[in-house]
Amino acid sequence: MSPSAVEILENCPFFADVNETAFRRLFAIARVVRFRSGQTIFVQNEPCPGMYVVGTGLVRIFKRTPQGRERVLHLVGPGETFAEVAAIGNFSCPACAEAVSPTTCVLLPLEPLQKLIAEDHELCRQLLLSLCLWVKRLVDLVEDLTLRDAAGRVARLLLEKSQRDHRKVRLPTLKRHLAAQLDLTSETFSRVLRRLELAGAIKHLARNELEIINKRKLEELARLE
Amino acid sequence: MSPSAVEILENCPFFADVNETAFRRLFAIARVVRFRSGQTIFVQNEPCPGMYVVGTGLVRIFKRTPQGRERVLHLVGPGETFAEVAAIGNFSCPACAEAVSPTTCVLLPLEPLQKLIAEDHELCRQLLLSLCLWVKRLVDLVEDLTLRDAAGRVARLLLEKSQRDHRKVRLPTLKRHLAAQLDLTSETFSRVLRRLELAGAIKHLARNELEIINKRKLEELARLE
DNA sequence: TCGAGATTTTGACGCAGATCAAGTCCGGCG
DNA sequence: CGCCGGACTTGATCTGCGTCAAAATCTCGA
Repeated sequence: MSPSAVEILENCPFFADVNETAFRRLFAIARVVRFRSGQTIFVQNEPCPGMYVVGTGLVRIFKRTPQGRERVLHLVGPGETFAEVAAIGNFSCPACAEAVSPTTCVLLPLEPLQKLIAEDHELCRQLLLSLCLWVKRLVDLVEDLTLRDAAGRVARLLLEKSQRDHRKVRLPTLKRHLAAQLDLTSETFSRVLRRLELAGAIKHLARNELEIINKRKLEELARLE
Repeated sequence: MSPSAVEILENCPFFADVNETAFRRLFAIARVVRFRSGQTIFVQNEPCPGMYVVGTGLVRIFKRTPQGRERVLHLVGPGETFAEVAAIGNFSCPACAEAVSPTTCVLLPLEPLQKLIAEDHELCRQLLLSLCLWVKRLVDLVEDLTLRDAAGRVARLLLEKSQRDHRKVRLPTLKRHLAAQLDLTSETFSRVLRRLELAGAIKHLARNELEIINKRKLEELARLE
């Protein structure tokens, strides 16, 4: 049973603080859209249909080269948003989006959304704040990609994914895609995990699940050399 | 003779569209600050003093590791801004800033700026739009760093810097810093330039000036492999 | 104009991680 | 239940770029 537009919007921290009126107006323009696992949501350079809010499932945002190499910029889960930048700035999709699992989103179409932003100061402020977070995240990504080595990047990923429950980590998607997010090949990703296991830092539990044995050691590796 | 606060703010495309009142209020909180060549403006992790608008000169925004490696995120010239993200999002400086040449800026201090944003819808929208550009630029940077090789990155830099006048390119700062921006060492940067020259794509004119002979070839190299 | 210090260039060499090539594991479907 | 195809692992080899070292060149102040 997939959630309604209201539920999705309410679950988005991003709109948590907008006032009643603004929320109703948002709701009025919202459309629920669904995607099968693996389905393409949009591809880079095509006009952006609007801003998406994820209700359930997982979406992968990535760049693709003519030759087929891919770089994952972001994995977007429930309560998070994507394509805000293109929607607000009114440029075409800078990247591709694809559902990693069966996914339900709210789509806030371009024109009415821009109109809303032009009219509602509160909404505008919210968006401004969350864009700041986006920028911060991207700066961290650049830092990660250029200042850390492979082991450091993997360690950082594991620590980030484990923040919820203490020790167990569920890898949310294919290792191949996680590797692409870290600018690694899946071979290297695999080898690094193996090394971490031999070093006693982690332990494989199941297919996409592992346990952090020695958090200290991971933090050491992630500590910018 | 360095420019006044009004001149600096007027020259910033970013505030070009804000209305008279908002502009006056901005001006009211603006402080002119000056930096010597090489002077540190702020360092990462310290509280952010506010948002800066460059009037004259050039500022280098970069991350530094404990071990002293540096990654240049951005070079900020006249009419451009920096630290907007930290100022608006109210977090500490995510990176270091340093004047590359003698520089005059306007500083819009944190609290009054935030107050202004909370009160002025138009200003808020402007900031939102320019943050979108920031995000776009960062996404391009990530793409550049991970999808292109050294020659491709250098080619892209040259093409970008040459957009004004057709063929001649002036390198705005030390090659060392440009190299750091591309995640290269200065040695590699130098070698790539040499190769491009041997291949007849460019020609050295003077210290920090070169000419693009074969634009086609550069575009080929930058064409994402 | 000269000279010290910084920047850049050039060369030799090493290594992290990519690429290529077999496997191995697993999940789904006939 | 057994087969098939995609995901993952593992090993061998290759290579782009970093590191170290030294020479060449520039800049700027005395």
